[in-house]
Amino acid sequence: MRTKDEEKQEALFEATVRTVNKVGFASSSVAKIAKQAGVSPATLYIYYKNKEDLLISTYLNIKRRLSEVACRDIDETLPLRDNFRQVWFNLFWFTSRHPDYFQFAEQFSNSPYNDRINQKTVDKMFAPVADLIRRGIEMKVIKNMDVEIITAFVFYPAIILSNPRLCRNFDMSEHQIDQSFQLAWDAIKL
Amino acid sequence: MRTKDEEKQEALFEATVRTVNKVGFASSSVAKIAKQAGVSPATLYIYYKNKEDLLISTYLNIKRRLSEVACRDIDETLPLRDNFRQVWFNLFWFTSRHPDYFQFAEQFSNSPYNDRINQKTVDKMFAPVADLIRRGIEMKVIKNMDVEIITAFVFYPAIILSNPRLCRNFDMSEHQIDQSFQLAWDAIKL
Amino acid sequence: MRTKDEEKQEALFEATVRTVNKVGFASSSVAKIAKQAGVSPATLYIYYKNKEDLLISTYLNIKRRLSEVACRDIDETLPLRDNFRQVWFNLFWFTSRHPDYFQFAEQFSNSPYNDRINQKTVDKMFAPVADLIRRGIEMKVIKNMDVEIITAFVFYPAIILSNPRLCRNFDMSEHQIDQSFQLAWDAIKL
Amino acid sequence: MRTKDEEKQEALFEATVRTVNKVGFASSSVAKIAKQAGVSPATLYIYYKNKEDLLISTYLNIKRRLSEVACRDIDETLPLRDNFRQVWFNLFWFTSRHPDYFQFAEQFSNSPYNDRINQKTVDKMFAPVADLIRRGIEMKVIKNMDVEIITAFVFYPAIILSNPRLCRNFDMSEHQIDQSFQLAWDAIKL
DNA sequence: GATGAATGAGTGTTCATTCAT
DNA sequence: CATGAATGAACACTCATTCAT
Repeated sequence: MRTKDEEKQEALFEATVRTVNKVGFASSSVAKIAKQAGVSPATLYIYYKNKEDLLISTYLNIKRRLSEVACRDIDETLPLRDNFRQVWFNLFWFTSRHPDYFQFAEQFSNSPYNDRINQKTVDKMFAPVADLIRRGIEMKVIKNMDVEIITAFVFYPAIILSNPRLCRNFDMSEHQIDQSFQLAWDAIKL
Repeated sequence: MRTKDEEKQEALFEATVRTVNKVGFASSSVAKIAKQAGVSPATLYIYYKNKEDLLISTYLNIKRRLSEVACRDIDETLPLRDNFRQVWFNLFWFTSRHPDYFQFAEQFSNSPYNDRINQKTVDKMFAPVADLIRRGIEMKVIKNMDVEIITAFVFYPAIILSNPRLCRNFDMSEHQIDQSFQLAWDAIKL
Repeated sequence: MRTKDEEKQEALFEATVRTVNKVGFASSSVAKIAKQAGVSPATLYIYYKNKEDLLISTYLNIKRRLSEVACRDIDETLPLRDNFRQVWFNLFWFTSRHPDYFQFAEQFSNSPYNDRINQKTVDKMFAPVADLIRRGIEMKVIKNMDVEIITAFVFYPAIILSNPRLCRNFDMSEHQIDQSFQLAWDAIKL
Repeated sequence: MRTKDEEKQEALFEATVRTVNKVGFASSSVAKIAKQAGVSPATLYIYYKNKEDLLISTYLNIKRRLSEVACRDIDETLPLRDNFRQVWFNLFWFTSRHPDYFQFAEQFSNSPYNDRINQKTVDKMFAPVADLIRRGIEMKVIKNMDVEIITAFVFYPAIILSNPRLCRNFDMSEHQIDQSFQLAWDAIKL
């Protein structure tokens, strides 16, 4: 009954994200999540050690999906700017389409649960992006600054602009998105 | 009768921020906050209608303080870049010194409570900054883009860079901060 | 400042009855009653020792008013039946006009507070009615039964019929009321 | 999984009645009732949606038991008076033996919870008694008056006389009970 | 593997009462 | 005399988690 297992695991993942988005981190009880997933609260404890485990797993799962999408179609043979553009758009579209994922991650990373995360695990997921930045610096295409600073100016804005909670009543046109990337690039290019 | 204690109000404000930072938004109970403030939970209800009122008031209080600091020393007689620089540094230093304020605001704005605040009230606080941006666009000093986009590229990074939780193990030197503002400016300048 | 005192005392009496009727015995807090009376909770404790004292006093006050009305116009020179009729109508009209008083008394007398009442005090208030019954028995006009039994068959029904909560959707016409007294009289007359 | 315990449901019913009788409707907290039933307060919420549900269910349960006993041994082949006598004695004995049930019902029906019960449901329980009255009127054996009036003069006194709180220090002999029914019958008979 | 029953500890909130003014 | 501030205890209810089936 391997199939059933994975179905339930996925159902629990989706239920966790959905519940947190619906009622907030504070009001997301195990009972509500289990109900949303269509299983008993007791069943949840077969798949996860406890609530913390559930939340952390959900967070890492989202981060993994985000990183997979972000790094998609990086092509070292193309000009560096094109690669940055690719990652930037990947991020923008993913967070646009999954505001629930983003909102969950945001609530999680501003909670004390975040301290339980092995930061290196997350960093490894985004290694291709860090490599991209490092390469850009070496090739003197972008400014020589810390990876975290570059990230703050290039990729964070993409996430913020795609978050309807932070940028309400605000629907970006294709052209605006293009322009926005130009700002990001202007910030870091040499 | 005893008079309402200004000190207690302030103590409750500080206790709310501190508690949310210590145990997270989700685990911040009225009891914990009251204990942190050194008053009875019942006393809290003399100063605030309920928990929601406490959290919203605390959030708006932080936003107000942040906006007051941010807009400090804006001087229309100076070049526009200097004014941007001033605001940028104001924000950076304020969030550096009050990472707890920032973290509270971040958790709040990613919670469902955020839907209960009047966005216009907050926008009004930051009107001088919006004016600055509008003036820059009119004077063709910065790119003609939506205020929210400009903000995302200039001021959000300042906040992120000063947040030790997001940028851990990372202490910015004076020079790095200066350079960071340069990135912000490069992003938006024409 | 004697006038003010009595005004407040009366206000507290009315507020107690009104509050109990509005939100029920269980939810009638000192704070709500004080607010309804337009005074501070602390003020209430100047006039009454504590909540129990307030409730008991209110109950006895109602009973006193009820007994005063009930015994009004008893006239020993008239035939006994006329006197019974008088008392019966007095009760019916009083409880009709003050369903709030009745409901308060009913809630009170079915609560453990009732054990704190000195029954003799109440009995004394209704002594004229008891006398009436005793006289009727002596004169062999009504059946020779215990005062409490007579009361249960004559006066209790009057109270019940006038209680809109027990007899809902039920508005008695003058004629029905007259007929009802006839039933009461038929029950006890010899 | 464990199965829902019939015993616990009954224990909660009894505990509710007993607690209300001991400390009064107003002071009957969920915690006290649960303790009396020997379960955790949390367990109570498995069997009842909330406190209101518990109290309403308990009330309807009592009303159902009362109606079942009241209507026992009604026999249409017997003279009407015998049937009235049967119901009257049924009520008297039931409320004599279960003064706690009666007192609960009385407190409940004078509380705001009473507005939440469907009166028709209760009326249906006592339909046989209403039928009896209607038949008596048709057969011109008893006076032609509203069912509620008849009830007030016949059955309410039975309940009141059996209530030790209202008729204290008062133990009715068999003969007195018989006589009392005679009063009830005299009130309504043609 | 899967479940709903069960619970001690906790939730936000209100209580009756006292106290300083 | 009169008050609103202050509170420990209690309120109804939900929590994360375990257990028997």
